[in-house]
Amino acid sequence: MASTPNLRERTRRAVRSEIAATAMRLFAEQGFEATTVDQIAAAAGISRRSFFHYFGTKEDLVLGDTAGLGESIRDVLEARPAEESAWSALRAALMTLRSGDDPAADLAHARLCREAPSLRARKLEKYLHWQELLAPDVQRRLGLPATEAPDPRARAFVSAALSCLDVAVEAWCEADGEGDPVRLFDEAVAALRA
Amino acid sequence: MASTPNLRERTRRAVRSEIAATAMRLFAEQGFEATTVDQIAAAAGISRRSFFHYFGTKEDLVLGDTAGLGESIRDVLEARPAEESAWSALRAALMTLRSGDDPAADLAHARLCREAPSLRARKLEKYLHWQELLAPDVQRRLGLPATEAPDPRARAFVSAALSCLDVAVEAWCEADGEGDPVRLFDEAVAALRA
DNA sequence: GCAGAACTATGCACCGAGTGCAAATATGTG
DNA sequence: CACATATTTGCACTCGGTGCATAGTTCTGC
Repeated sequence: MASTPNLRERTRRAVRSEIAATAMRLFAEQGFEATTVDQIAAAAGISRRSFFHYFGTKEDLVLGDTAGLGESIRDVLEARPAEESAWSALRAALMTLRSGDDPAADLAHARLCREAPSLRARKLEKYLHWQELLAPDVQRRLGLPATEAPDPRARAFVSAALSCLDVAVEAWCEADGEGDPVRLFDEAVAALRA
Repeated sequence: MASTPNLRERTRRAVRSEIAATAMRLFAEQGFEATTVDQIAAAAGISRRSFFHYFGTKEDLVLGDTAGLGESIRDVLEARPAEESAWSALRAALMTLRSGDDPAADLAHARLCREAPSLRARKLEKYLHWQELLAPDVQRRLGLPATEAPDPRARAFVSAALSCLDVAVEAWCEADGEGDPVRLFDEAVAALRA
């Protein structure tokens, strides 16, 4: 009668997302740093130890599945037409990130990353990981020969694009969600290339 | 007989740099993460508590006076001719960072930042701080009107330049100090603007 | 030189994040 | 039902970092 192969996996995901929701509520109330893991665990009705079975770190509550997201961006990037320019293809791939379905949540998210240094740091590390994932395809599009380790120029290219993304999100966040983040991104890119 | 006004300050600086030297030795032997603050304090002949009077965090041992360095870069940037382009002026300002007097130490430094995630994170946060410091002048050079908070485009510009710097240093580090980091930086910038 | 202010060193107790281990419990499969 | 496999939980521990109080040292004005 198992509608999906894994019931275990389903409940696990459900619990995981409920913990995250509880945590986001607490973060909104008291801030990220002022909220302890013990509080979150208590509020979610699990033990402190179990919490760490669901999330490796407190930051993971906010920056969920970064690796998976990075890979899906990479997949979109690699699916773009081979002759498309690096900027254009990368721009299209990064649009994957626009969840769109809940801008209020996105804003809360961005605000958290701004206020808590440890979150900012983790986010930047996440970008670093994406950089490694996306660099090979960009390297090809830049007309650079394929190499074992990504060419520094490709890495710089991706890193700069992620900088533009980050700056756009931050400006959008400072403006309380007013304005178009995509336009901000494009303006930032244009400023670099002028 | 006080050759300089502050004997206190002098000894303080001496102790501070000796702690840092001791720590760098331990880091080289066992790695950053495997070395505890207690070990460093013991090796430096001070108490654990005193250590934290000299360095706020373990990472500060490696990433010394980031704020001061950022301000000196900003000063150089602002001293560049007003009509110089943003890229050129920023490039010149970032050359401040070439300590040059001890490339081996620089390499050890860069290696540490590569291996220890917490150090990488801190370094990126340092860049974030520099971004805020350098953005206003860049904003002017880009022909953008002055604003209260830095324009996102100026921030993206600085952030991209720092990305290039970082990528260049990393490539230089991966090549064991062979090659010219300045050339790598210029190539990275060229790749963005092509 | 001396008295008091200001700084420094240290110990101690504490917090919060994160981990390893082992026992108990729940859940899936034959 | 019985067995294997996850999951939950508690416990003890490490490590980075902070607040506080106390003892000692240096600097300053007289």
